[in-house]
Amino acid sequence: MNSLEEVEDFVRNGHRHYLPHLSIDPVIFGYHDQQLKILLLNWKGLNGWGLPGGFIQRREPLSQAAHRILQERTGLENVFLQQFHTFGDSPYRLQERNPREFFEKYGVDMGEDNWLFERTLSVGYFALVDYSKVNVRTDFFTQNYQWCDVKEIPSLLFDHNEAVDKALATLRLQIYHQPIGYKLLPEKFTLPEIHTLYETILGKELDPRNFAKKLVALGLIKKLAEQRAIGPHRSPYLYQFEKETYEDALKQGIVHTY
Amino acid sequence: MNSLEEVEDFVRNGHRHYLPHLSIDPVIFGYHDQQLKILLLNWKGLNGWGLPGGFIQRREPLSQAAHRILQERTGLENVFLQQFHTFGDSPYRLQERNPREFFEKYGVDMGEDNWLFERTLSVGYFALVDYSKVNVRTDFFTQNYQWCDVKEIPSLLFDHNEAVDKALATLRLQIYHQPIGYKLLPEKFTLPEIHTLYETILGKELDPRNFAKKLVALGLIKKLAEQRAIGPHRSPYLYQFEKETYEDALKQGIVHTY
DNA sequence: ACTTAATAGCGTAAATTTTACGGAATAAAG
DNA sequence: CTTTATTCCGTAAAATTTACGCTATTAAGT
Repeated sequence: MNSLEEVEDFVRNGHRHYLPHLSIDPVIFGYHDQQLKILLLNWKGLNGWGLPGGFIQRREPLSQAAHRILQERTGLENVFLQQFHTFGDSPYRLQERNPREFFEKYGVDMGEDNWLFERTLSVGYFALVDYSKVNVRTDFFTQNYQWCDVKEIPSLLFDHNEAVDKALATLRLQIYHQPIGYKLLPEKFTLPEIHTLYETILGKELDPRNFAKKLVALGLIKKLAEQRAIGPHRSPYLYQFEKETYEDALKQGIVHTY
Repeated sequence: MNSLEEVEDFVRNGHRHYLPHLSIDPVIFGYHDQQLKILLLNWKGLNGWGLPGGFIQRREPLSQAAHRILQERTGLENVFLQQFHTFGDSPYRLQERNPREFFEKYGVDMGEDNWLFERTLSVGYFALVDYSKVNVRTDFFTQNYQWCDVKEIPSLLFDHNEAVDKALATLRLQIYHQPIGYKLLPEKFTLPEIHTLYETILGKELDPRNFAKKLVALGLIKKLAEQRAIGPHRSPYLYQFEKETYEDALKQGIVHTY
């Protein structure tokens, strides 16, 4: 949504194309520089940082809407995306932050009972993406973005902080049941990388020796011949997931501690 | 909703009181006779078995709506209720089963574009209740009910079978993180009772000796002096949850196998 | 009153997993 | 060629899980 015509049509007629009272605001996780990060957008009209988001078309299946929104924002297709909670306990989400002034500045009149003022529940999805493949696309409403370390999330719009917290908690709970490492890491990665990732998600230290030993013993990852040269010390070997063993293991749930 | 006036008002004006396109259909679990059961209602107008359900009032927080609906259907308050998924991938839920005939029989005209025909997403909650305390309340739309063993669920309305399956899967995943036994069992219970409950939920056999040993060793349950006389054999002792230890353990997640 | 059938539930030991760390190997900077 | 930083192999003790033998208790049947 970039031209003023599109925006005006969205404000005036959006309620005919989209389901009212509902939005999808995905928490997009990426991993870079040994940090777990989420994608935040700066919403101009609302004047603050928040999750990327979008509405559900009237005849569009819910999960398809989530994929479309993600595609529109990041260019990614076939992404791992999982619904984790529907937020509807803060009943008056948009009324707190009246964007009327913003639209008027551009000559768009919202009218009295514009659909964008109504109560909105948000279906929360989280996405696990390969950080290096994301191409954030901004639009009329969102001209800045940042990848923000989950340890330093600022105060966000609406109930988005609650959504981020819940997404993280879900990630933690499902770490042994979903392909979390597989989706967040690039194809080839080092032991320290996967080790730090799991420590970050679980929020606790894991003995690096035992951690690596377990992953290899279970046949979840395999060592490659290549090494990666980084820094003034021994070069780490590269590893790769054993896709089949890994997926089988997740079905059972990896009960062990890694 | 029992009188014809109420029903007529609901059909005609419900869209003013409730959020359109959304419903809540709780999966209510109870445990009786060594069987895990869910509550099903026979929906007259739709002519089939389905979950109890209801709509969200326009200014009502989502979780409060879930509790209200549960209260209206079963008389229970302060019930353990957990959201587990929002269903919106079958876009045309009600259009498959047109209840127009049913209402016309009672002289209620639905009109052409009645709100009840529109696409409806369903926010799925599951409840864990003490079977013995439930008082099912039927109404104009629902005159029969049954507690149905989860192993024998018939074909249900809309996507309710999917909802039941997903609720069960969630129960299984969360068995070591939520007070599942605590909420489903009566205050005092026997070892065989809790043992069968866990076997049913997990869908696999657990060695009864090790199972009991573990629960007692972790301090989750304690043996009472009383026994219960049942059947032509040794009477089992009664046990009770150690509420505090139990809740602490759940926060960590009981990693062990029981 | 004694036998039998049907469960309840204690106890022990072997197998497996987890935890804790010592220390060698490697790479680049000075 | 020494120092510093980091990778990651290996071993052993501790803890947990698994497997299963065996006794205890109750009521029904004879």
